[in-house]
Amino acid sequence: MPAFTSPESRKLARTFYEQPDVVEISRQLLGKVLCTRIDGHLTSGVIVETEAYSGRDDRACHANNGLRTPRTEVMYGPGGHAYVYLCYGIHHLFNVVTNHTGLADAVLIRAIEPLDNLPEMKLRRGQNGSGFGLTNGPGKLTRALKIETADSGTDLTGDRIWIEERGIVIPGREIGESPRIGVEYAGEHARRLWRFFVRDNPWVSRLPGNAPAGHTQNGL
DNA sequence: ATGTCGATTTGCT
DNA sequence: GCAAATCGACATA
Repeated sequence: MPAFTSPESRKLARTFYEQPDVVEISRQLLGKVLCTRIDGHLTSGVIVETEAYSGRDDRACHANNGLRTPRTEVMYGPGGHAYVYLCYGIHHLFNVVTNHTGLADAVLIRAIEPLDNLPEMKLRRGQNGSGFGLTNGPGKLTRALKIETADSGTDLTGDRIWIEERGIVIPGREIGESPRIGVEYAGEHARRLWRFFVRDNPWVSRLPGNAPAGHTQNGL
């Protein structure tokens, strides 16, 4: 029987998310497909950029050293759930909760390459959603997929937000590493190479060298 | 109660 | 290149 024939068989299972090494999961998520079915629209994209955050010994993580708030509570639950939080009061950032209950790890999805239902994603992004700007950033992709803070806690083995294996393989040599973006306040922890991206993929949010993906990028 | 800051994006000078 | 937008969390009172 061929693999990946039905949506259910392609969907990542709880065991994937319960793996103990959040950095390794961040690498493995490259090439997987993030999907939502919201308001009757299926939209999706290939994950091309991720960042690892650990609840222990990581000052960049919202749940560092056991910090519990209403916002971070979901990270202490079982892996395979969404952690969505509001950044700068405006942007909804989507994370995948990993590890077992009590261990608050998460992977931030920073960029996707659009796959299913480009028209609907463009509609949701409006005038600013042209070219690679459609989904080349953590706040942009959530808007294209219509993921919001109200979705925090959503079970990723359900049928609203999930991640699929569609057989896309990213060879190790094509995976780039860098420090995480925008966490300079975390001191030495900010220097860890916990950001992973597909090399030479134009949908990645920032080019090597930390230059913001910008106005010169045209696509589609 | 008030002030500061952020895992960002957008628009304007 | 710079600043505004705007809310949750934290520090201070």
